[in-house]
Amino acid sequence: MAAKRGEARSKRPQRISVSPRPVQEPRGEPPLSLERIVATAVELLDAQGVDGLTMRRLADRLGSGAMSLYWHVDNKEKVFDLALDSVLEYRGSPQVVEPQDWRGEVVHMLEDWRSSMLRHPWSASLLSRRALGPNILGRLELLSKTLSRAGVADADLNVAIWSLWNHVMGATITRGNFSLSDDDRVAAQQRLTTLSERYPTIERSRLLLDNDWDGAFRKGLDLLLDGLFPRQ
Amino acid sequence: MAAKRGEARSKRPQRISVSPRPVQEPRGEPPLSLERIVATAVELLDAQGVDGLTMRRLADRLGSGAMSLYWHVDNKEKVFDLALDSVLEYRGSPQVVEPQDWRGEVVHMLEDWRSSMLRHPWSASLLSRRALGPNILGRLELLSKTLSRAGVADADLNVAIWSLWNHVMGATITRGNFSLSDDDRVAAQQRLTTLSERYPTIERSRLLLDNDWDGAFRKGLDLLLDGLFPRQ
DNA sequence: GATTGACTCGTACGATGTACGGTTCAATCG
DNA sequence: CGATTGAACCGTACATCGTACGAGTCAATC
Repeated sequence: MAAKRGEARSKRPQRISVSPRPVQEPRGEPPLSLERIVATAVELLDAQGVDGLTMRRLADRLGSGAMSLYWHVDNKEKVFDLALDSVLEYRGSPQVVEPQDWRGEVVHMLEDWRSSMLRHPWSASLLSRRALGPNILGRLELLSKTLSRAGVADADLNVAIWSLWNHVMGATITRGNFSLSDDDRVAAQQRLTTLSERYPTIERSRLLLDNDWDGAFRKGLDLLLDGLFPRQ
Repeated sequence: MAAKRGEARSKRPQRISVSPRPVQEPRGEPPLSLERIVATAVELLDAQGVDGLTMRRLADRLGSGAMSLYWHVDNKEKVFDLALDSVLEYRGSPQVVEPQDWRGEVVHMLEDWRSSMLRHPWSASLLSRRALGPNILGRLELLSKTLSRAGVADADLNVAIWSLWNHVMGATITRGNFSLSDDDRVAAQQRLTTLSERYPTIERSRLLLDNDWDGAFRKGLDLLLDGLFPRQ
């Protein structure tokens, strides 16, 4: 397991940026940079979704030619990786939390993780296909460390982490996948009534119409954490 | 929430298949049919992955022209939907299980679900992006019914189902995403050692190298089920 | 014999990722 | 100072993709 693909270095050596005068800019566009490319890619993904991100469109937004991007980035997949990881940065929990409150720390980080992904609906399904970037690894490291300090035995640590990971990923992917637009909502409604004879139980429980995603996430999370620490 | 996209009818009206003589076949290929198209799409996906499925390649394998597919199928997305759902069929648990063994039933279905997806590594990440087909809905219905009969209150039912769903989806996506080829494994190894200073805890627990996916899945599942039924 | 409709396919179009070979300009060096 | 270098950028070109369109081919029917 672990991340895919090697670490083929991009052609761009190091970001030095000493020259105050950019090379060429017909209208006051700032020069290209990895940071600008990634930030704009996130904008584009937010606006148009995964299929909406094309190298040409990205370049247009940046006021540059399509091929200029390839100076800064190896290929389109790298753009995805960078955009994804940039969205998953974690600044840590506020200092309000006491150092002993491991449970608050875990819950805070996981809910922040989830809400970060929900703010960028393309991110969850991307994360399931791409390599693990530094920010995700950082979150896993923090999670690991916190649980370990809280007393989870090393033998149980991986199971605990993966179960929590699964919960976050599954919940976010599902949530992001369903109920995107109002049109979908209408279509779902009439489709459900059409199928109500074939799936009576999930119709009755209104499984697909239940809107309390946040509550379900939190309850499931508590369920897992309770299971990890029977006495608390 | 619920499935996306309307139900635009394909041009093909009903499968009648009375003519014993096919229209045209230079070499003994059987005639096109939705079933053959879907089965071949699954083969192609298994062999080449999601990006490996193109309409032209699919047609080649079927010994037909690319555009002939569009008589049977609206567009490529439908091919994905059909291939995905065909892989998720559930024939039910063997009758060995006693009717009262709800827990065995649930575990059996979920493990079958997971192993079906692992047999077709493209399926998990696809399921997270596509609509819910009849076979997935059937599984959810079965799950819902079983849990309800086992005594889960209606108020807790959706949380229970989504938590189990998250577990299956998260675990399968993660598993399918990591450690695909031996090359990746090697790359992961050296990458991990490179990063061992930055992520000491997950390095120590060998989180990304732990290979006991089946055990982790089963343990996490037990954890959830125990949480659902404190006394058992 | 004419008509219909199920089914197939070749051609064509617009879009995509990106290889390749320029061009431009700032910094460096003789 | 002029020549050289290398970072940054971009236009063109190509292979490949999904699929619109219209024309073909048969079997069954009228």
